[in-house]
Amino acid sequence: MNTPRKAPTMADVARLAGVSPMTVSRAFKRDSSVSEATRETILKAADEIGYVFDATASNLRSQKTDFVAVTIPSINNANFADTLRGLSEGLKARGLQTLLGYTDYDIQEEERLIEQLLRRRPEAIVVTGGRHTPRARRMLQNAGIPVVETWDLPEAPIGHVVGFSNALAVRGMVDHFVAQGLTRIAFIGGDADRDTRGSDRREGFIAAMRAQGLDPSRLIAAGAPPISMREGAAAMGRLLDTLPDTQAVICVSDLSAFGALTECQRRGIPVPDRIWIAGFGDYEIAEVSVPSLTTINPFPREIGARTAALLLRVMDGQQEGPATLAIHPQLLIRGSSR
Amino acid sequence: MNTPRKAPTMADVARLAGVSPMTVSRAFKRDSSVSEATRETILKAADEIGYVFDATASNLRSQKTDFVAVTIPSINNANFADTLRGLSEGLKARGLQTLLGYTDYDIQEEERLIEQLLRRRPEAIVVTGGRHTPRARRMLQNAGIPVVETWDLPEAPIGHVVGFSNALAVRGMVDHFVAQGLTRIAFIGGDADRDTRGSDRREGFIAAMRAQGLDPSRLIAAGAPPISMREGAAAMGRLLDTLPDTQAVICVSDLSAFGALTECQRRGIPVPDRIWIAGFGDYEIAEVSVPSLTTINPFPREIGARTAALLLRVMDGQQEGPATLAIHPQLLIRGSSR
DNA sequence: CTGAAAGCGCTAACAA
DNA sequence: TTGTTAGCGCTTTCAG
Repeated sequence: MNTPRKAPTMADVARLAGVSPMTVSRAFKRDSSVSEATRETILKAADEIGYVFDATASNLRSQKTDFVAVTIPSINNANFADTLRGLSEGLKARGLQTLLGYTDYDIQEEERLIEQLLRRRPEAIVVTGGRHTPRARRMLQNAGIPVVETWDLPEAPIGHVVGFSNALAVRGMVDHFVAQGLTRIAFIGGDADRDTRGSDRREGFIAAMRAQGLDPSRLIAAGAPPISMREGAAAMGRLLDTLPDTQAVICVSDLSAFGALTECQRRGIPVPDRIWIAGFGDYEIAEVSVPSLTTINPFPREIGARTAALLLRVMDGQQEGPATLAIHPQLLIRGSSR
Repeated sequence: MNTPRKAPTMADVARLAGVSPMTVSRAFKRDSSVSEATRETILKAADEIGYVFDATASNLRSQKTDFVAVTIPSINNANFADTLRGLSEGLKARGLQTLLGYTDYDIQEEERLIEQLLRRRPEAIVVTGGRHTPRARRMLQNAGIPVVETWDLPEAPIGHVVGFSNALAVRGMVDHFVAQGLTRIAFIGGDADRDTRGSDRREGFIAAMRAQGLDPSRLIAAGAPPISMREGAAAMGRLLDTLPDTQAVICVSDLSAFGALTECQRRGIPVPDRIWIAGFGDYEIAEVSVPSLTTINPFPREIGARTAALLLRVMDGQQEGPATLAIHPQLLIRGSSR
């Protein structure tokens, strides 16, 4: 398992192939001008001595790392995972590798992470959300590389933006429920300051209810993010105990919405006959559960894909100035609300 | 957003602080011997000119990257995400950063990925599963760094192992069902060659049924991995159509098991009264769903945590020779099977 | 505790 | 198409 002797370098390959190190270097690039015969000899020689290209040296000399740094709140979340897939898929086509870190929904942790990531000299950085510590903002601004904020529409963007308004998305759901004649609507989640997107969604709920002239005070805290199915169930229990006349509940995510649904099932409360439930995110479970869950699809995969495409344009110099790409979340009315 | 002038280097910091670059270098290490006063001056100077430590140069000169490469089949899977969390948490304590890649459950893609990752000169590599292409095996063997295979107990390990036998875990479930008096037991999933763990689980099912003298032919294909809830539901539909007298079904994962459960709910087939359902993985949904799902907990988080601990021992030279750490999956009997 | 010299392995820049 | 020279920004090594 361990190779005792030193790893071979390009110089070793060059010697064996009877060429200069520079030619070996060229042979390992895609588009370089090396004769097919020479390239083959070189690659065979490299294979023979078990040469592995050393990116650390290449990075330093060329001042290019082919890294794109990415911070997401959690790896264990299908929405962010989808964004990451869309992003890394799009970047892979250009030989760019995502350098991932997760913040645990904590902007202090995000600050530490950004500092660590920037040391690796990424060629761009993609962060989730539009709220950061002052020092994190400063580091991003001074990094000298493209910055993209996602999953939000910040008022004062640092650079590029690919996202949507969490508040407005929830307003769409409230307005739909009100149009259906409901008035006693509750919201589960988004109580913790840490949960920036969750808080935005709750604020959006409150603003929308106020705009409709309705009571926005049916708010159930569900703890710090990530809010689990279990916490959704517990929150639903509290809602049913304290405000039993509630007609509909909007949950901060599909996971908590599903938990809420199961709590109703355990208590024998029919959904949607007695109460409507809505989630957020269009996770797979929202489509599969019985009943299926009304939700909002923020197109996580597209956020990633469009971010990748934007970055490629920026790196090609085809993008003048900072771009803000607005994603339009889609309301999906399903079995849990009709 | 873009810094036009070149990024400052240690030399710039040194000049401003009135010391040599070497002293700046020492000031940026934790344990280095620099007087507190000097260190403070240096860090202030660095902050002033917006200096960011350049890991690419450090990596090359010191021949250390503080990277640990990790391959997982998919980021969008709670089990692997948990392993990754346990792993990266454990490594972070020592300043090691995980360099992540995902294989899409494809060992060809894994081969490409391993090659890319090794170019970054990680100090160890952790792969999921024990089946690899011959070239991937060779690259891992010759990499000269610790290698850990996880989520499996390979017959011929490359280096270290932290995992369990997928086949034996499923056998435990089969034996439990048989002990409860069931004989007509089916298996959903694991048909595609690509799905190494899924195939192992199916083979384990077949072997266990044979050992019990029972018919192991109730096998429902569910497509290539990852097998979704939707595919689990479709497979359950086929099972109910073709083998309606089946008494219990073991699914390759909790996600497909939940899909199967919903299909029963849509058809009005009571679970567990008419048919038992079991999954694999102890995902959150298995505990929350109604009824809750009988499953097997393979302790994904522990796999990651123990892998991290093992790697730290190896790097400290406290581990002689390759280790195999066996994880013992736990049978969880829940509402879907009683 | 601090500094000077050298070089990690590759590639930009220039030359042939 | 191929080669030569120099140097990316840090840290090892050795010296004080």
